[in-house]
Amino acid sequence: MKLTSKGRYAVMALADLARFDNIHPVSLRDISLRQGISLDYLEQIFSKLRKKEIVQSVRGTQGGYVLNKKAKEIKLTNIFDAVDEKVKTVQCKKESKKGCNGKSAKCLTHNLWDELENHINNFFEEKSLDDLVKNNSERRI
Amino acid sequence: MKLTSKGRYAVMALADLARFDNIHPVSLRDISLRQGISLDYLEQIFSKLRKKEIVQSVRGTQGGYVLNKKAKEIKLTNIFDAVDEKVKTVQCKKESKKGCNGKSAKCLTHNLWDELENHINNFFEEKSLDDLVKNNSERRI
DNA sequence: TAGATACTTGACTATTTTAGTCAGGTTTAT
DNA sequence: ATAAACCTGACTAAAATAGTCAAGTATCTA
Ligand code: FES
Ligand code: FES
Repeated sequence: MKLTSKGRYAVMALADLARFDNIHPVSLRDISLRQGISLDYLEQIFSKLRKKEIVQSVRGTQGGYVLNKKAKEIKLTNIFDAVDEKVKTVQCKKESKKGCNGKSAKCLTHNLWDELENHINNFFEEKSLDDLVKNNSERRI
Repeated sequence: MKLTSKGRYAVMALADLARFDNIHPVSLRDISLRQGISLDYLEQIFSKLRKKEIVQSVRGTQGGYVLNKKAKEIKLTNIFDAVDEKVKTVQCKKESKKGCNGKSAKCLTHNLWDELENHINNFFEEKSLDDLVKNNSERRI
């Protein structure tokens, strides 16, 4: 089980952006250079973040993106949700009564995976962008 | 981030097997039929489980596999380790001093992903095959 | 108002990973 | 002898990921 680059990049980029919050908009070009992430890929990611109102865009020269909420209010859950990075531990459709591989009942391990999914999601619920910025306040990268 | 079928199947299959522990060896064919998992795929998986001494094989007619340890002593960690299902949240090499994308230092989010990885692995450390069997003791599938 | 910067959008593609399949074995109970 | 079941390695189709590419539009500054 691994975290995808899309999810990782979204959080990395927002952590970078958050450091300039209330100072000036941050261009994707700068994030791209500082974090070593493809500009085109960042554009895809920020398009989604904007649609979910996590960031706001400022067009034109000296433009860029700014946070649309306080860093404290942006949880990892919100970020992952925006970029469609979801935690998926089960094979079956959750709503359906059917189990893995079309079996008529949920499999022996279904509850376990449900627990796992909750366990992971709890982590994402607890962490905010603010935690990340604070945790790195001494750094300059 | 999602759990792969290989990891899910390994645990499903062992949960199935564990229910007959100390009664008789369980053939992969039976597991295949009961759990709806490809026989050939199960063979790959059990080959790894055997190499890591989680199961023992009994060849010939009426053969199959039996647990090589007590169900209580088989943690999810051991199972996942055996089938190479690893939790990977970072992009960088862990040992290296370098960060994501070849940057010279660890990125802003590196610590976060490390925490996440530990958080998930803790879950796997805590759960044993025995927990799973008990949790389903009333079922007959 | 020309030019540069930077956001916007949608389609396309290469690479990697996953989830198997397939074709041959070998061992052992009956 | 035969059938059940393990054993092994190579191969492959499909899906997901991680991008690239092309053609815009908006806004600031000189
Ligand atoms: S994971 Fe839901 S039935 Fe197997
Ligand atoms: S994840 Fe380790 S440096 Fe970015």
